[in-house]
Formats: sequence, structure tokens, C-alpha cells
Amino acid sequence: MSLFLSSYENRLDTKGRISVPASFRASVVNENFAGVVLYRSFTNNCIEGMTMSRMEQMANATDKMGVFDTELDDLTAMLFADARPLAFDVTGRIVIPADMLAHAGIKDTAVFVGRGNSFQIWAPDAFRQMQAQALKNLRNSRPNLKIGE
Amino acid sequence: MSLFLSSYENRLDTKGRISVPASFRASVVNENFAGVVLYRSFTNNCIEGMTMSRMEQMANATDKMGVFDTELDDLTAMLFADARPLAFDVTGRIVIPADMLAHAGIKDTAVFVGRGNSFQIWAPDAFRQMQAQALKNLRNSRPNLKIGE
DNA sequence: CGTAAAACCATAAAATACCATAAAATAACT
DNA sequence: AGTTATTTTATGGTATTTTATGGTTTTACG
Repeated sequence: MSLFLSSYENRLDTKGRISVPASFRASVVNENFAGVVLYRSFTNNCIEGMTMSRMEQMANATDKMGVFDTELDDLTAMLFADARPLAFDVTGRIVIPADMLAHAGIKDTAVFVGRGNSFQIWAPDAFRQMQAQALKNLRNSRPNLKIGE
Repeated sequence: MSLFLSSYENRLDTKGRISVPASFRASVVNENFAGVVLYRSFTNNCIEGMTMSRMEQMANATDKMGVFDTELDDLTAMLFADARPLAFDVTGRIVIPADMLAHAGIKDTAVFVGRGNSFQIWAPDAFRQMQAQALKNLRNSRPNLKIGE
């Protein structure tokens, strides 16, 4: 799976349609499902997005942690219940459900934000605030991510 | 992956295109993605550059640390959201986005600076200043790099 | 029906592919 | 080695395609 990188600010039209950035669509082009899966973020006022196959990976990962693991109950309850598969139309647009837009405070413009193996959708001002804070945090304490060989 | 070495000063044309040094392109020739990934440096007024496969390694590293790991949130928020994959054109040029040029203070000329497994892009004067300072620092306190047993 | 969703059509701007050339580097040949 | 021939590289301009976005028509369906 190719990565979701960079950020793109697109507009919703009167019918609620919004173009998924072309480069994001390219990350999905080899998938069985020609679209993305969205769910409301647990941690931020934003929408989480990923490919269907990654959703399947997460289902497998929860299985590995034990089918009756109580800690995962809440996660799976939210995650899979809230997740909505949205197919692209012919020009690469989706219609984001109204409750998701409300959760992220999105009105007429949204930012698609690359997160590597997944992505997020933010309201523009909330996104810029989050970015500024992240940069601030990073400058205070550099995280130790090792790549190795 | 072969190393990014030496420094090259190239010019941007009116459309913002700039040739990636041939020797840097040679370092990417075996990659799936024929281009480089750039992001704004967190610490310097310059642009960081790397290969796509290195970017993928970072995504995999974050996955291993846990999908909902909070420690990496800030890093991934900045890194993947800001990273831009830029494919070479037929003659080996890329178009560096305007916000990145602004961040590095680049106008019509830029310096590609080898950094081993990665590289940087600087405005010429800022680069020379940085080099001078680095030399000064090195003369004051020699680093203790040991090779072999 | 009437309403929502999906399919279809159109277009300006932005991104990318294409073509051309001079300078620099490399190779070939006295 | 010195000169010439060939290739590569950096750089410039133009043409074509893609993308985001808007509107309209048709289909699905309660």
C-alpha cells in the first residue's frame, strides 16, 4: 500500500460532495474497494480515513489480541460500528455523512491530511491549530524514532 | 541505497522547476518511486529530502509502535502531513511547492546538500552561513568518531 | 408521486508531458 | 597528451492532460 502524504484543502459543494485528493485516490487504486472508509476520531475533532484493506488489517489485529479481550470491546464497538465505506464517484468525489462533518466542525471546506498508512479530515482552522501545537511539542522534545536496517 | 554526497547549486526556472543533481537521481534509480519526498525541516530554515522507501520505513516503524500510540502523534502529524512526493520529470526536474521555498528562503537558486542517507535543500547564503558555523563549531570541539575496533 | 441518490456533462486552473538547445562532462581517436 | 566526437546535464519554452469544481439529468425507492 502506498502512503498517504501531504495535505490538501478542498471544498464541499452544495450537495455535500468533496473531491478526495488525486494522490490519495492513487493510494487506493489497487484495492478491491474503490473508495475509503471513514470513522469519527476518538481523540480529536476530526475524521479518520483509511483503505478497506487496512480496516481488514485492524480486524485481524484485534483478533490476535484475543476475541474476548475486554479492553478491545470498546474499541471494536466504536470503530467498526462507526466506520462508513464511501465509494468514489466517477470524478473521485465522496459524500461525507452529516454527523461526521458535525463531529469535525466542517462547513464548506475540509483538509485531507496524510498520516502515512492512513489519513485524517479536518476543518481548516482546527487543522492549522493542531499543526502549530504539534510543531511546538516537537521542538520541546524530539521523539526517538529509529529506522535501523 | 547509495549515498547522497556533495553539494550542487542549481537554478529554478520561471515555473519553479529545478533539476535534481544527476548524482542524487542516481541514488534513487532503484526505487519504485522515481522521485524524492520533501518536507519542511522542523529545526532549520531548509527543506529535508529523502527517498520514498525511507518514508515507508518510517510508516512501518510507527505501526510497530502501536497504531494509537500518543508519543508519535506529533511527529507523524507533522512528518506525513507535510511530506510531498515529487516525481522527476523526463529531464530529472521537480517543482518545489511555494510554501517550502518560502520556508527555506529560496528565490531563484537553491543548493542541494548531501547528508548521506538523506539530503537538504538550502538558499545559497543560508547554506554558506550554516557551513561556516559548522566549521567553526568543529574547530572548537572535535567530535569523537571512531571507526573499527 | 416526491425526494434522495447516483450518473452524466461541462470547464477553468493547475499540473504534467513534450520538444529544443547550450553548456558541461565523458569517451574516442589520433 | 591533445583534439575531436559523443553523451549527459541543466535549463528554457510550449502543448496536452489531469484535477477540482460546478451544474443538470436520470434513476432508485419509500
